[in-house]
Order: sequence, then structure tokens, then C-alpha cells
Amino acid sequence: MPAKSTARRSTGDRVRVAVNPAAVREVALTLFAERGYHGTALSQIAKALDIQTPSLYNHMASKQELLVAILQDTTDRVLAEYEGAVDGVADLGARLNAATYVYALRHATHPREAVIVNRDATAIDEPVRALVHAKRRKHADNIRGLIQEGVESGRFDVENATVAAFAILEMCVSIARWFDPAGPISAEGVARQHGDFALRIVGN
Amino acid sequence: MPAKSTARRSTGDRVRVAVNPAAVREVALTLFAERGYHGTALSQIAKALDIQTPSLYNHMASKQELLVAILQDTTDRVLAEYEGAVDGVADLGARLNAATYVYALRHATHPREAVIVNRDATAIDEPVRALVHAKRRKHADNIRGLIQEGVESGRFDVENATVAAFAILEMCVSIARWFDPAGPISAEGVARQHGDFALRIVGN
DNA sequence: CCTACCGATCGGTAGG
DNA sequence: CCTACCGATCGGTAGG
Repeated sequence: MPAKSTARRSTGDRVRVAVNPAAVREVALTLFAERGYHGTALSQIAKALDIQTPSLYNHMASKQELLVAILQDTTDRVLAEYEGAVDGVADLGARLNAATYVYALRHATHPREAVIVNRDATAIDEPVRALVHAKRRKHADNIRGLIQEGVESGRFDVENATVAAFAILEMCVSIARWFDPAGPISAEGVARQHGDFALRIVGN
Repeated sequence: MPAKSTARRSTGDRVRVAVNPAAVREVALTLFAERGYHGTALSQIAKALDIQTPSLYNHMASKQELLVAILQDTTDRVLAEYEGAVDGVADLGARLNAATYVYALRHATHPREAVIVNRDATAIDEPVRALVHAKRRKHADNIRGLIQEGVESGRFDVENATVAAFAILEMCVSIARWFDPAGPISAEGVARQHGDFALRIVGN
């Protein structure tokens, strides 16, 4: 039997994917990333699923909820991946390299989520907005702290740990905007190169 | 006599800045950057200027035109500043350093414009959209070509010039999203550090 | 899953 | 610079 999200049913001459909450989220992910949250109408999501707009409400609570789910899920994963990457790694250079690698890899492999987090995080209401912001902040603080520790111990050499941390984090974030998975470079290759750039930036 | 954009007139107890095309663009710049083009209503721009929405049309042709002006102006300046920075500079390292410095400085000193270009460039219609895209592409190609030249001559050492070019460009772009001009670091200091990061990324 | 419909708001125009 | 108003579209609800 086919998985829910790929089940098909015929509609006259057409064939369409079964509509369920996962399918709605998937379409929302694509359209929010392309046009922005405010630039995407529920009617466009419905059209992509070949249903009428009110029928969307059988699979979601509201447009805002779709965005909230994307933001919460993505920021949770970023923090978890950071922990997984640095866990058990002692050398500061290796820790920064690993943390940068997983962060870059996430942006290469989940560009839609990344674009939405970075563009539309301000479109959600409190208190979720503050929660998402706190999680992003925590990740940035982890990287900044790591670099600061390296500066203080003489392992790294940068003028300002905060500036270096932002430079490293943000070059990774932007991968989501330019990386083409169908191009000549693999996601892992891009991530590895960014891990190397991070070490170079801190003077390794 | 006061300059147009700072002239004031009283309104009962309040005092407000004179409304003219420059004042409308200034408010649009702030609100578009804060909430996005689609997330900003003309009624909000009007309210910030203390006038009614239809009165905006005495100072602009359309909402779209406000965005187009921001995008055209900003992309033109980026290209001009690049040319000015590298003009007469022979050494490839010095060229990359100078090009990165002016690009970073622009994002530190014009964050609203930068945020809008990077978030809302897709919100304008053709043919302007293609023109803006071509100008941004040209600037990226300049940096990429510069790095490629350095790689081929042995002056730089990177695995892939395209990846390095994006990393350098995008860490500069993101300055607009985190830099605080009221903070401890000057715009010039941030720009200088990013110029140094660029050299480190290419192995200098 | 649909049709019918809601109030709110959008960008923009008419005509002073 | 305003009031009055336009058609279009928004997210969402009622009630099958």
C-alpha cells in the first residue's frame, strides 16, 4: 500500500496527490519560501492541491499555524543538530568545524525551511515569536561562545568573536538562497567547504 | 529656510514632518524593511506620515513604484561602489579586500535597503525584476571572477571559487540583519573585519 | 470535500 | 490634502 503522502486518486483526466495535513504543509513550505508568508494566499495553496480554499481547514487550523509549525520544527532541529555535532568533540577547532558543517548542511538540504525562518519569523504573533527568537539566539550564542573560548585560550585569532560568529553563521544561512542541489557540487561538499571557511575565518 | 524633508508644520498639538516624495520613500524604506513589502499596507505608511491613504498618491505613483525605486537605486550603487573600490588596485588580494570592504560597509550603513533587496526583490513585476536580478548577478560575477583569477594564478587557494564568492558576499549581506550602529563596533570596523575574513577565506 | 458567504482590508480612483 | 467609494481579494466560518 502506498504511503499517505504519495497516494493518488484520479480526477477525470488528472491524477492528484492525496490531500492530508502533510501534503498541505509541503505545499505551504514551497509557496511560503517562494513568495513569502504574506505573499502567499491560502487560495494558492488550495489551487496547488486542486481543492477549494475552505477545504484546507480539514487539514489545518489556520494559515498562521502552518508557519508556526515550520518555524518551531526547524529551530528545534538546528539546536539538536548542534548538540549532536559537538557532543564528545574536545578540540575547539574540531567543534567549530563540526557545528558549521551541520548548520551548512541543513541549509543546503532544507532551503525552503531556512528561507522562511530567515524571512518570515517576524510574521508570527507572540508568544511563539519570542520562543523562536530565543532558540535562534541560543544557537548563535553557542557558536559565539565557542569562538570566544578559542580566542581566550589562544586557539583562535579574531578581532571580535561576535562579528566572526555572525559571519560564519550567516554565510551558512545564505546557502539556502543560492545552492542548487542539481548543480555540480553536493550538499555535503558545500557544507565541508563552509566548515573549512569557518576555521580560516578564526585564523586556523 | 528648512530643508524640505525636515520642514515641520503644526497640527493642533502635534508637529509633523512635511510630506513630500522623499518623506514617503523614507517611511516606506523603514516599514518595508520591518514587515516586508507584502506585509506593509499603504494605510500604515499613511498613518506614519499622519495623512490619509489616498493622499499618498500626491507623492507617488503606486506602491510598486516605491519598491522599484529602492531596488534600482541600491543595485546601481552597489555596482558603482565596486568599480570605485577596485579601480586602480592591481593586487588581487587588495582588490578582493577593497571590494568586500565597500560591500560590507554598504550593508552596515544601509541595512533597510539591503534587507528589502534580499527579501522583496521577487515582489516586483517584470521587466524591472529581470533588470535588478541582472545587476545583482553582475556584482556576484565580478567577485567570483576576481577569486577565480586568484585561484588560477596561485594567488588564492580555495576548492571552488563560486562557493567562496557566495560565502564572502553573503556574510556581508547579512550584516544588514544583525549590525547595530549604536553598538560597540563601528560600521567601518565591521567592514574592515569582513574584508579581512574574505582574505582568510581565500587562503591569504 | 463542497457552495455560499462573512467582515475586513487591500491598492487605487473620482472628484473635489 | 480630504471624503467617499471602487472591485478584488484576504483568511476564515456555516452548514451541509
